[in-house]
Amino acid sequence: MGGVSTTAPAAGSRDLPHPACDEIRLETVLHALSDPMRLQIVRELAADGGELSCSQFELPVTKSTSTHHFRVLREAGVVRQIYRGTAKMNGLRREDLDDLFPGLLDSLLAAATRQAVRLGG
Amino acid sequence: MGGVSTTAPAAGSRDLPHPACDEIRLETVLHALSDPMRLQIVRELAADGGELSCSQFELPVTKSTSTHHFRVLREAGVVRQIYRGTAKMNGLRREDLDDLFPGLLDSLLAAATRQAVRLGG
DNA sequence: CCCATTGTACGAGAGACATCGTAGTTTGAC
DNA sequence: GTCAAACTACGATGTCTCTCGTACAATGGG
Repeated sequence: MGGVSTTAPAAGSRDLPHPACDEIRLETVLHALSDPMRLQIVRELAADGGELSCSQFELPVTKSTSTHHFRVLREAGVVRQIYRGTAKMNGLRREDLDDLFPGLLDSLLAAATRQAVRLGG
Repeated sequence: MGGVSTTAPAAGSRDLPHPACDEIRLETVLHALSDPMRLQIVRELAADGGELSCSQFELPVTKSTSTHHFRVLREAGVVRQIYRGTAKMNGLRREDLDDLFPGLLDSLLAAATRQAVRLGG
C-alpha cells in the first residue's frame, strides 16, 4: 500500500508524545513550573528564544533526573521536544500557551526574573 | 523587658503565622495553586473580593482536608487568615502578591476562568 | 454552665514525586 | 564495524501530599 511515505515523518524519527492544546491543563502547567529545576529550565529556554539541547543545561542533578524534568515539562505542554541526531532539542510552546492563557507565560517569567533579582542581589 | 503589653495583641486572639513578603517564593505559590481544590478557593476569593469564612466554601472534601488546603495557601503567602469569633476568615493577599509579582495574579485568574469556560461550556 | 458551631491536631494510609545508579538504545563520526 | 556521545528505561529509596476519621479546643448564645 504505497503512498504512506509521501508525508511520512523523516526517516529515523523517534517521535515523542505531546499533549494537544485542548489537553493542556492550567494546574498541570503550574505544577510543572513549581519545581525550581524546571522553572530554571523554562527561564533559560525563554531567554534563548530558540531550541536548546538537554545537555546545554548545567543542572545540579544527574542525567536521569534531567530526563525526568524535561518529560514533565513536555507532558504538561510547556515545552516541545524533538530529536535531532543524538540530541533532543527543547523549545518553549510559547504560541500555544499564549493562545490558551494570554499573558500568563510573560507574567510568570517576569515574576521569576524579579524573584531571582530579589534573592540573588 | 517591661511594657510588653502596651501594644499586645487583642485579648483572646489566636494568631496564625503568615510569611512576610520577602519570604514568599514563586515556586511555593505555584505549587499552592497547582491543586484544583486550592485553585478553586482562590478563584472564589478573588470573585468575592473580600473575606470569606472557611465554611462558606462547599468543597467536596472533609473539614480536615479543607483545613489542610487553607493552611497550604496561607503558608505559601496566597491568603491571609484571621479568626473572627468561631469563624476563620480568608482574604487574598492581593496587594502583597501584586507588589512581588506584578500582573501574575490577574493572569492566573484570567487563565483559570478561561479554562473553566473552555472545559465547562 | 451547657451547648452548638467552627475549626484544629494527630495519626494513618494510599499515592505521587525527586533523586539516584546501572544498564541499555539510538545516532553520527571514523 | 567500532566507538563515543546523548539520552532513556527501570528499579529503589526517601520524602512529601492528599485524603480521611476521630478526638479535641475556642468562641458566642441561651
